[in-house]
Amino acid sequence: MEPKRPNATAASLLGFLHSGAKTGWELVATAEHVIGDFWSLTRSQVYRELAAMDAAGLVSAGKTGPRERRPYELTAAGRKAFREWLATEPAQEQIRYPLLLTISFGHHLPATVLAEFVAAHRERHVARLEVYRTARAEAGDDADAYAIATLDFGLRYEEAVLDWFDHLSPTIAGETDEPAPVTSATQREGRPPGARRRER
Amino acid sequence: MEPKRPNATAASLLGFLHSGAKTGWELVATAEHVIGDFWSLTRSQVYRELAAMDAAGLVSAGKTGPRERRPYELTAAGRKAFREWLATEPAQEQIRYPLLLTISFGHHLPATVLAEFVAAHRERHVARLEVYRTARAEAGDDADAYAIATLDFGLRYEEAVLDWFDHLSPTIAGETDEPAPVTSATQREGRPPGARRRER
DNA sequence: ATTAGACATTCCACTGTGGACTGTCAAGGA
DNA sequence: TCCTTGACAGTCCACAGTGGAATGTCTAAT
Repeated sequence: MEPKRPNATAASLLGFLHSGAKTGWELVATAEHVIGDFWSLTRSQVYRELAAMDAAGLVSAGKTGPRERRPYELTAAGRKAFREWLATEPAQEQIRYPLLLTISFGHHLPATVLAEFVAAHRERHVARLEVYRTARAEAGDDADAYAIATLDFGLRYEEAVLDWFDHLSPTIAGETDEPAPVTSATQREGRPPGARRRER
Repeated sequence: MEPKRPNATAASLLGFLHSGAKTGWELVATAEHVIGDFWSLTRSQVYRELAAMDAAGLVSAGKTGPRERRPYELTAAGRKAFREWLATEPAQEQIRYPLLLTISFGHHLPATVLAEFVAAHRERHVARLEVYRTARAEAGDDADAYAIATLDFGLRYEEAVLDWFDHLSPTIAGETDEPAPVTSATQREGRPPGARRRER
């Protein structure tokens, strides 16, 4: 039961527990806020890892409070495991971009539909860039250098993506005269809408 | 057994099967080559999805040839399922970047170790950018607009990441006088770490 | 004839995702 | 006061994705 190195997600939880005991719920909130922009994790996962780390002695569960609330605190072994994980070479990043998949197969799709997808995604990136810009402005330059660095990554990424959108060929982005329909009528489930009868 | 919409990975396989029957092995190779830069998939997954789609009637397995080689071909139902999938709004992209996790917890780590990690990752991105640039140059402008678009995404992404690396605070990137402590395996490629001023 | 290496599939353990379900407590309105 | 709403808190499950081990086959070169 001793060894078993934590995975990156579990290790992050150990990291957050350095500032005191936390419940699974709190850890989810913290993680979403602090590393959520580049490291996704879910409730299910957090509770699963906490249970596993409890069994492995890396954390220890306190007694359950109101609403089944159960705080976990770091053990000495947990602290050690965290340091060891942190000192191992981080893996390559992973990107999975469904829109690029759709574009890849774009010749099977009516140009207008593809253009709508592209426009919708572009809008989301516009919004996200805005969020990053204000966050960055609020952070100033005197904030934690580590936090600034990760924020800057998000900023540059969104700028690059937006730049990419703005240089897409008209074949994909659609003809540029029209502002592109933002409220997309494209369904999410079921068959293509009967209304749209264009061929490619 | 009829419905069951394919997931994005399965649907991609259907997409590749439009150009004729292929084995799992060939599909892995094709996928890695064509969409591998923004959509990861593994052997295990491909064989699993093929078996499931065979059971669902979206593909049909041919007879096994030499070396257990088993080709699958698209059925009419598979072609239909592919079109339906393609016409659904693609989901948001997902990014998981372990290096940013390490940076987030950077205050728990000796600065020199962090700087090494950063330098190693930077080198990998330098190499990848180079790969994209030559691929892009070879593709020219007369190639398939859809392929160009996905390639351009990779290109802009790598440029942005590299730019980010080159603007990291010295707290994280290490002191810049010395070309950064490169631990073996990180050299190769056009510019050795000494040339890190501004360029590009 | 042997062997190295590419080809080809299967199986497994673990990790990650997202939704459904259950229940608890606090605050505000009827 | 009671009742509803919504935030809080955790469990469970099916499916998707990752990576490695194991197994075997065929070709080409020694």
